[in-house]
Amino acid sequence: MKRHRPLPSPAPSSTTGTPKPTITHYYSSKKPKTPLLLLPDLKQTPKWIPLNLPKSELYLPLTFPTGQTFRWKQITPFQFTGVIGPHLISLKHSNQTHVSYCLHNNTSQSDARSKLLDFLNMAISLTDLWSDFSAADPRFAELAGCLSGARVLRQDPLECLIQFICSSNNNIKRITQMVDFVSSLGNYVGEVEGVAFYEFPTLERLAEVSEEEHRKAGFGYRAKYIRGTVEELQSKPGGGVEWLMSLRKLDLESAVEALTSLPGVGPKVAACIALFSLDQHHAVPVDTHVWKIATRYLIPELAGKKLTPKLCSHVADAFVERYGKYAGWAQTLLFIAELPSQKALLQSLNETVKDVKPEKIKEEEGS
DNA sequence: CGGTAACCTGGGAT
DNA sequence: AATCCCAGGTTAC
Repeated sequence: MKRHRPLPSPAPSSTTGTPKPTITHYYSSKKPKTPLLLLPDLKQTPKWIPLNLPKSELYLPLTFPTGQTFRWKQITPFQFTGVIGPHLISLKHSNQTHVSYCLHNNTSQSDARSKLLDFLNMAISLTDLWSDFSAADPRFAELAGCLSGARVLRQDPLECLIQFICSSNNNIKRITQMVDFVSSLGNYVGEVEGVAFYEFPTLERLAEVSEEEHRKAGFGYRAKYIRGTVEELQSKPGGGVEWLMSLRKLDLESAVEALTSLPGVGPKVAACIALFSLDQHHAVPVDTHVWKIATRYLIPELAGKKLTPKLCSHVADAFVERYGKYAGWAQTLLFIAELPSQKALLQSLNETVKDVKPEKIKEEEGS
């Protein structure tokens, strides 16, 4: 049996002060506490403002830590903090139900609120969508009952692009490190519970970072992708940011074609950017998880095959055929249900009900 | 055009 | 201990 995890004391970091341990899920209060006696009420007690949303419209733990963004930090199980434009914002569930937000820095309240609602894609009713998906697919209905409130965000295209270039053939932990590095190039906007937050850097700022610096920061071969993409964007006549934003007005195929012209952006990454930032609601990012889902339920005849770029579009088509023009939103839930963390939960939920109806459990044997 | 081998890096399995 | 394999893929032969 393996040795237990070392005690919570900091690892014997060798020489110079290595960066602090990688961020995991929670930021427990190991940080130097502010001296209690010295803080009167003057310290900004955050003002929580209700959003009046049921958790069926927005459930934070199924929206933020699920791979759409690596910029938001989980402060407690039910509070997430991140930056939208210049605004440092926290979101939390009170009573584990309704959602409230607070603004930590001294920016315009009204602008923060409107940008937040936009970021949360609140113009779209998740419950309406899911009722359609459930009608089209009883299996979706079953999952939806357990995992409600998994919403697709509407992120800034540049932020989204850079994040997903980092994500390719990579794991969550390192993606987060890399995104943290890029973020730290932007303007500092404040800290919450010991975690520093930054605006996302501008294209100009990104252009100041060499491939070599990114390599040293641990980007591996993605360093040249970042560099190349930033340069490519800067060469766009009307400006790179404007060019990216203009993709929101194109159809999905054209948007994907434009995106994949950038180095480090293939079909999967392009679909992520399209869905998570460009209003392409039927974009379906096909990765290994989605491939498994698809070959199990949607196109079983392809089970066992290896996932090739060609098959990616086939899978995406199958999703659209089944779920319609918001197929990307359906995919999001199905994807989340595949995550190990959620699977464990679903499993335990299932077992309490299992005894009642054995049904047929044969099907997959395989190999 | 479709199929394959490198590609940075770190952790876990063999 | 040395390798292999894999992780929300893309690129170049």
